[in-house]
Amino acid sequence: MPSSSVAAPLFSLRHCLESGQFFRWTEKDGLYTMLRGQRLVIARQEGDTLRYDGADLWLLKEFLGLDQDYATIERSLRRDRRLWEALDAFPGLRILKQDPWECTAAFITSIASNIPRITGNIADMAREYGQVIRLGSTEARTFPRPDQLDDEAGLRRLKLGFRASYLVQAARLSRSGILEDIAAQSYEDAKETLMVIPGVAEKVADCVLLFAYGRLNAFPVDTWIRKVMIRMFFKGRKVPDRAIRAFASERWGDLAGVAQQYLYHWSRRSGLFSARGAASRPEPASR
DNA sequence: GGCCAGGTCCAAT
DNA sequence: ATTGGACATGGC
Repeated sequence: MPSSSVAAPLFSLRHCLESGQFFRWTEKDGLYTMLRGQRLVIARQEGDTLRYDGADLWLLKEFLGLDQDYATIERSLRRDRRLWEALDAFPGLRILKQDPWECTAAFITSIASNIPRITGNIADMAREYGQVIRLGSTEARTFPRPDQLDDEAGLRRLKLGFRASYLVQAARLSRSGILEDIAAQSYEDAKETLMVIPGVAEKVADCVLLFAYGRLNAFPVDTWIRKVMIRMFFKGRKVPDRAIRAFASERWGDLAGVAQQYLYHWSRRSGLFSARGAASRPEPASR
């Protein structure tokens, strides 16, 4: 049982992890094991308190968004009635703050893929190139640092497909320091910087800015968000992604990315799209 | 078995 | 400035 604890009001570890923003976790009997950067963290949520081990309090709070004022954030989003259903479906959903390099690599890996496969691809890379890390009796491997991921042939053997060359080029640019400039840049400049990386265009850049750099205004438009936004706000008419981003920015401003995460998770879970949607199937027992 | 997946890139309009 | 196809692989 984890030994430290912290108050976590308006927070749901489960919703945060199940909403497809982070791929380095497992769950067993309510105990979550997470790999963030070079750290292995375990946690269990009991109501409004979180019991944890493997990180200091400051790091844990930053990682899980516990240092953000989500009471205010959610009150602000709640002014939009069109968001109520999604907001009510997943109370305590927050944006995590991931390691920038890992997050960049993860969302390059995510291109034209799906969450089970992405999770497996990343686990494979960690097993093949990462370092062993232990916490108590738990052992895992960290995600490879950029210098450990310079192996396109190896990545193709791990079935990363066309993403392999993107990953090695991203690793090279990361080693040259490209990710270190971003924190100090404006959203627009940061996005432009990220898009220098092959395999990083608008969508992946917005994911990295939202999930690693705390830019809560970033609004990644993937196939799910495209569908739900077109249905909810564009009368079902096809529109360019650019128009969707502009609409989101106009409507939700600095919190567009948080709205995005609710809509993403809700649209996938509600079974809004396709009879094969998640809601029409029994919930998987675990992952 | 075919369609689609948390897209991106490049070439041809 | 927009649009179509290629890219690897596998989940469903």
